Amino acid sequence: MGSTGHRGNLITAGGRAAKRPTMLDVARHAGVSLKTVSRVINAEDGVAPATAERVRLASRELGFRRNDVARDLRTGASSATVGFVMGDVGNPFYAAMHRAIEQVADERDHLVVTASSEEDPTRERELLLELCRRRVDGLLVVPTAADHAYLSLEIDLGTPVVALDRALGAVGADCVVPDNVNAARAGVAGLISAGHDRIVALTSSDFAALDERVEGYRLAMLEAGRAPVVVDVEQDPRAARAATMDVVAWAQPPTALFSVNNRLSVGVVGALLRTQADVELLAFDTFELADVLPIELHIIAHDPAEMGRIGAEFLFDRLDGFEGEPRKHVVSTRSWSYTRD
Amino acid sequence: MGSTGHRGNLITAGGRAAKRPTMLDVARHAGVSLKTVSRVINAEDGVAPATAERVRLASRELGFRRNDVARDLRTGASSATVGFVMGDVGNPFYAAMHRAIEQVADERDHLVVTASSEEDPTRERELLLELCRRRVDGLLVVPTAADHAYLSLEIDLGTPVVALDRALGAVGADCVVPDNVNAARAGVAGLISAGHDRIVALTSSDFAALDERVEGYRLAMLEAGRAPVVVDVEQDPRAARAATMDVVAWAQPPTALFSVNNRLSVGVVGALLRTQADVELLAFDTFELADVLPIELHIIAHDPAEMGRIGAEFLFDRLDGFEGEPRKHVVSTRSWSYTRD
DNA sequence: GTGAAAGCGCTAACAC
DNA sequence: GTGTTAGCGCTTTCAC
Repeated sequence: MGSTGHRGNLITAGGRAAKRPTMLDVARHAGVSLKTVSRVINAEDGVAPATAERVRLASRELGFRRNDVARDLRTGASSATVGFVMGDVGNPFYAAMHRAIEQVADERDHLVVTASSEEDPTRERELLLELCRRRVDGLLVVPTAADHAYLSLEIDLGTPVVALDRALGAVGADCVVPDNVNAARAGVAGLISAGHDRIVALTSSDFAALDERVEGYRLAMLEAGRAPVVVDVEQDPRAARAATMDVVAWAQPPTALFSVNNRLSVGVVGALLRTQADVELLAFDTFELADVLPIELHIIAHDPAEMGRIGAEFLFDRLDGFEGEPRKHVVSTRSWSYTRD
Repeated sequence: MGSTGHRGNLITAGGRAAKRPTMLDVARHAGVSLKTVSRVINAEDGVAPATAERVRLASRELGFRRNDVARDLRTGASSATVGFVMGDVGNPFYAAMHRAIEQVADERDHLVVTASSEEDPTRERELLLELCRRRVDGLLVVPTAADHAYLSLEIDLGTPVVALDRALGAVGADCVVPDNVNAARAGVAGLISAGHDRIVALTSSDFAALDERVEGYRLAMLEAGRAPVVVDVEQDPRAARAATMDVVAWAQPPTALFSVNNRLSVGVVGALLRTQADVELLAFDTFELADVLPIELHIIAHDPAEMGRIGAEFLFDRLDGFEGEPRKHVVSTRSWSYTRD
């Protein structure tokens, strides 16, 4: 034990570094005071060129890297990070959101630290609070929990919070949300006026956003004097696929399916392509390859990137000192169709 | 200006919080010393129950949240974060990797801070160095730059680095990479022995991983006495789609296409579905809906999640004190086919 | 030009 | 049981 570490690259030492050198180490190495090192590292002037050069050399020799954590503590500067908590980074929908957030954050020289809540309210809460203890400047969250009262405190304490994709109840947070009810309602109404008799909705209940979409479906059906039929499954492509297989095999199969989000849609598409069933699909959210599938496909989409971007902008407005009432932005949904050609 | 802020929830104040309270604030509020507060907050014992209760009350009233940044500085504890720099978080391939990293990090109570290099070596370097200044415990990177010599220093300074998807040149970093050359070679050889005459490769050159896959293609073709034909496009689905449109319209169109990654494959699929061309596709990497498309599809896949998981485990091994020579893990590739029915 | 001392918010090592 | 002092790595203030 001792010198078996990967070969050192430091000029000073042959072995591995015990700890990162501090300004004091550099100062001693250069034979100057701590403060002089600080001046050189931060490019302040008032240091003789020769001294500065000596310091730079020492810094390079020791491999000095300023500790920005300590710096921020002393200056009272922010950590220049924002937290982003959503359901699952692995989901392309959230990944797109993440990307947009990152772009806005990057313009303001902020890094983003992400965490997946796995749709678990307890976990969500812990993550959010941990991010506060780490003193992120602000929080972006795709809320899972029903009760976010604990966030009010953090907001009052100076950590702004922006909710994405869903609002945050009574908490005074900005939010950016799609108009789920109306978008779904209009989409379904469109199917009905195109002559569809039987339209079945596929959802995972207990997710507020999805419930709203189902509500839009219900409204459209009732307005047209039709009976809503809702199939409830796990929020998982495989479950959606199995359910779709079932549904298309009914004695009176639907003429169209309404799938409330992209995870479910992927499963539905799988089933439809396999069974060759003559069923059209109305899908909330897009997914890869939607444009090239050989099925009648109607899409209602709200852009996760747009939500991320606007949400991040809301957040930075607060960080810039904006103190108005909580704002709510409803992102536009677009809808379009792909026909079998 | 003044009291227009969102309604305060603090018991103490009516307006907005100027700054987050410190332990000293709590101490004064409770009429005890700083250290007593520290004991209570950290659940150390040796505090009279009554005193502890007073402190807890004061803490709650002021909305105290321990500043873990300051705490870590004092204790010398790590920041309990790891950095992850890849091409683009919005790309599902990286998102899957991110997810796996997050899971491993979470088991070790670490958060992950992500940043997209946008395949720009300069940006990549800046991000990596910034993460070091912020004192992340370790770095995971999908390398873009050719020269990462600067990372040797960080590694020697105690910040381990693990490269994902590509190795890191002369830098003494662990890495986990797919066996690009052999996997591609075997895939193409399979096509040849299945009777394919003309196989064209579609790639974006100058990405090392992709070049290796093309190299595998070349080898397989040459071994079979066939002339390699490589089409080089921007790494973008649209570009791939346009190129594919072109290729299938050749006087002697290929009988199969080899697409070297998922971004390109998505474009190729778009073109193939539209043109109804009778061309099989060999694709490196999977993509959503691959399993249900009505085309002859052969997949060579290395799992981004597996790479992320193993990479993160490598990283935590180092953080746990492992000091062996840099390790290289070659992830297995699997291959399978989907036929038209 | 340069440096000594104090302090950011917290904890470690002692005292009382 | 509780408080005091020092100090993590840095910047700020002010003296020389």
